[in-house]
Amino acid sequence: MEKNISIPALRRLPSYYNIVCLALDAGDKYISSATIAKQLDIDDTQVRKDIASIGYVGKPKVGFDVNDFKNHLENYLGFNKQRKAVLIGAGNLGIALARYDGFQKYGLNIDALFDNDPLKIGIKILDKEVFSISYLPEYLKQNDISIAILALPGAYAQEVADFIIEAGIKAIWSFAPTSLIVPNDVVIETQDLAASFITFAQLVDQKSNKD
Amino acid sequence: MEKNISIPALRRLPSYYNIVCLALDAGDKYISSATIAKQLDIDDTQVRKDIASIGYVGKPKVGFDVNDFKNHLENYLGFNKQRKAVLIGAGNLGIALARYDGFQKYGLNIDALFDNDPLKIGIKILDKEVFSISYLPEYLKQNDISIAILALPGAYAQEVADFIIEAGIKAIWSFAPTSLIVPNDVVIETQDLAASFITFAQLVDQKSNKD
DNA sequence: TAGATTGTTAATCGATTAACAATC
DNA sequence: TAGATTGTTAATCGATTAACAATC
Repeated sequence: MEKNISIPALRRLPSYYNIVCLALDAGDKYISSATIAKQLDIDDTQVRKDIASIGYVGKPKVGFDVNDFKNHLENYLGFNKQRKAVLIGAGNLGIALARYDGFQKYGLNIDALFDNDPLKIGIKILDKEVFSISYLPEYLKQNDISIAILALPGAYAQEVADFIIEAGIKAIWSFAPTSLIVPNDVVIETQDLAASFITFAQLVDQKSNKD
Repeated sequence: MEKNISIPALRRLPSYYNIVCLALDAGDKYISSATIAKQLDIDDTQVRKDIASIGYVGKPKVGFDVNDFKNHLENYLGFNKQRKAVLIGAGNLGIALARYDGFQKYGLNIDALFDNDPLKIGIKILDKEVFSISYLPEYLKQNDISIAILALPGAYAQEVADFIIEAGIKAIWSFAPTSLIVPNDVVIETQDLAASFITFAQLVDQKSNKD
């Protein structure tokens, strides 16, 4: 078992990937750690350490081979690994996520939506049908789903999380504006847009206080 | 000038707020640092330190006064401070964000949308009109807008960011899946959903490798 | 070759956690 | 009062940054 990369380093990898894709489009053959670091306003040593930590090596004097490094990142981050997901909550945000085609290239496939609003059950978002939440356990048994995406009001989120974990879900990507409590063997990543805004607003205020 | 709270601590404050709101709804009068820490799976010393860093004090033996602490957080985080914003990009995500009513209680008001698609210009999302991007500089002159929200494809994001900064915007909350380069006096917070998914997927894989 | 850039060890920095006295 | 919880100092831990030898 290889040792895991640190969380802060892992969160930087997608940025490296974005930059490397742009460099490739621009026709660059090599890119240096200093170039990457400058774009992200971080230290170049950190970039080299992160790259080393995922087992990629560059060429002294030249830099990192753009095409090679891009492939290495894709492989390390598992973009070719297909992951099936269900999306729970067919509200504004849920529908926007279901329609967004930018996730597919990272291996995420949203197969179906679930909601408890009778008006929504049966409609289709692109080619994805909206089912009743009560059908979810059955659906999970018949399909090889590894991820549940939660796009629900905070008030229902914990209840629904408990329900889908009971049904066998081990990975939850939650957009509900609340902290969820889950068993130890369930991975949860919370993407709380309201919390993100609050932090952002605070950074804005701090900045203007400094002047 | 008071010293700024650390970024990690600041990012935890919204979670504290969520928990305190739930405690208030549940009718609790006091809440201990240990109770908060347990829900977030963090250390209780850290909770006390964070609370101390925003200048709130509890009562030894009892804990933190739920109602008081909630008010203190609201005040510290500036929820009563109204912030006007424009949203650029009236695609799926942009429209979902414009329709979402959960931001208002934190002081965020999205006043108008901007897009360059002639088919979208003129339509209304709730009561918010979609204008042409070319009208943005004029609009900013006539309205007291402090924030721009970017919900655009990565390919246009830098170009649009440059344009709105030129027009006077000093704070950008970006949902574009790319790292943007901005001048030092502009605050930018990137909410890259694709990057978030990549990180999440990686955490899922690490977990399953550990078993 | 000389110079630029990587790879890596050591030093620093800051956040987290442990310990414990103060307090109601 | 005794016990529980805060507030705070000290210790630990891990991430970031500095320094520099190795390399093409």
